[in-house]
Amino acid sequence: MKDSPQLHKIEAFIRTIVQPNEEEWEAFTEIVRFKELRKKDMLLEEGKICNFIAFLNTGVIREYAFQNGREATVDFVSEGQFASDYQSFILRSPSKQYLEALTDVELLILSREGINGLYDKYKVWERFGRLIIEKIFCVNEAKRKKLIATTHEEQYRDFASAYPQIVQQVPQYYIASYLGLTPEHLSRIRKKG
Amino acid sequence: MKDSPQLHKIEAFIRTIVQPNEEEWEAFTEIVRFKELRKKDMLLEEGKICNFIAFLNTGVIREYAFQNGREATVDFVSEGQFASDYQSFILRSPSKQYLEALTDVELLILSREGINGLYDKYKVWERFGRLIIEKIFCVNEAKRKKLIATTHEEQYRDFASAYPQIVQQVPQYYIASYLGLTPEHLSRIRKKG
DNA sequence: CGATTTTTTGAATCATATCAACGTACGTGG
DNA sequence: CCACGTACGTTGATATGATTCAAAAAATCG
Repeated sequence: MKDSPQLHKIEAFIRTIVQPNEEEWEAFTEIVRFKELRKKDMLLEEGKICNFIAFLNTGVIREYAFQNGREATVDFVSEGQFASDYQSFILRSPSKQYLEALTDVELLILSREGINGLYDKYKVWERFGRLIIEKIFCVNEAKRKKLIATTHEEQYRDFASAYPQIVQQVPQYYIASYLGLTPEHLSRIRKKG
Repeated sequence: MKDSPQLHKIEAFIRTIVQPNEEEWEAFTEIVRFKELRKKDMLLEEGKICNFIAFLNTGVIREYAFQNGREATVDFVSEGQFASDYQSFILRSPSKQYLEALTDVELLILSREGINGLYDKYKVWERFGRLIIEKIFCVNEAKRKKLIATTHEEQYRDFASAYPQIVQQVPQYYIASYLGLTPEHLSRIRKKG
């Protein structure tokens, strides 16, 4: 899908991290597949092995899992971010979670074989692979430390200021579920501040 | 420090992930520095940039940070694991946390320049860099999801069964701080089960 | 507009934190 | 080797804050 306008966002993003030459870029475009989801469509379900990493052009995806029969939202992915179950993808193990479209979504699918092919053939893509996972890891680590070190109230305020689009686009009870509190309590927190 | 017995553990670990040839392995041994810490020594302090990744041969290290004047333990690192502030290391930004030896510790220091030199020169080390951060990321992601989806009690039991050596070696109030509850409450949880 | 979903409110209940006191283990100096 | 002091863990009583359940109000969708 070389030259497709659907690649604009991801190309701009990639070029902030590495500088592939023309051949290398073309090789990348060949492994990409465009896909659309309607609100409530599932991108991944529990038990399946996640064989892709998806880049969101538009929309919001929710990651959630069941623990003792209870559903917990573990992440939101929005425009310009990657959606995957990395644990399942990296370890080739059955996923323990779901990826669900909360809005209509446009995304790019990078398959595992495609990605591994690039890693083997091109030093620049292997490096990109390392740098991007390092970045994602940093974001994740920051999130984890906040969970440990701050109160629910602080977490909500941080989340709302870091991801205002998500707060607008998704029902509050999903955000409550993500923060580990009841919708009622979140409502009360919001009223205060 | 080629052929030093202090490299045995890390060599065994690395060879489960990639298979460097002799030249590649020697290049690695040249960037490693051995270091010892006494109990209560600091490996990293807030405000400094973390320019290393350390591999623990023995002992336990605690990562902690201050949030609104309160100290929170954000992680423990024990034998056979890597200790660093990856956020500071990767982004070259001042660290917001401390790394403290909870016991006497023996470790190997990999400097940023050493590591980057290996990445540039050897495809096998660039790949190792990607694979190891992928692994660490998976562990981290699993921890983060547990924080969101499970109760403190479950978290304690999971932690205690995953890291029994740590539970034995460190004071309980650090574990309470890591789990986000009071030492008194942890004591009561332990009595129950 | 009517139907459904989402958010808010209130009251009762439950869980955890806090504070204070006590018990125990450990190591150090006498 | 003992005694004392310090650090750590436990226990109990009370206070705080979050959850739960039920219901009403508000927002959204067809």
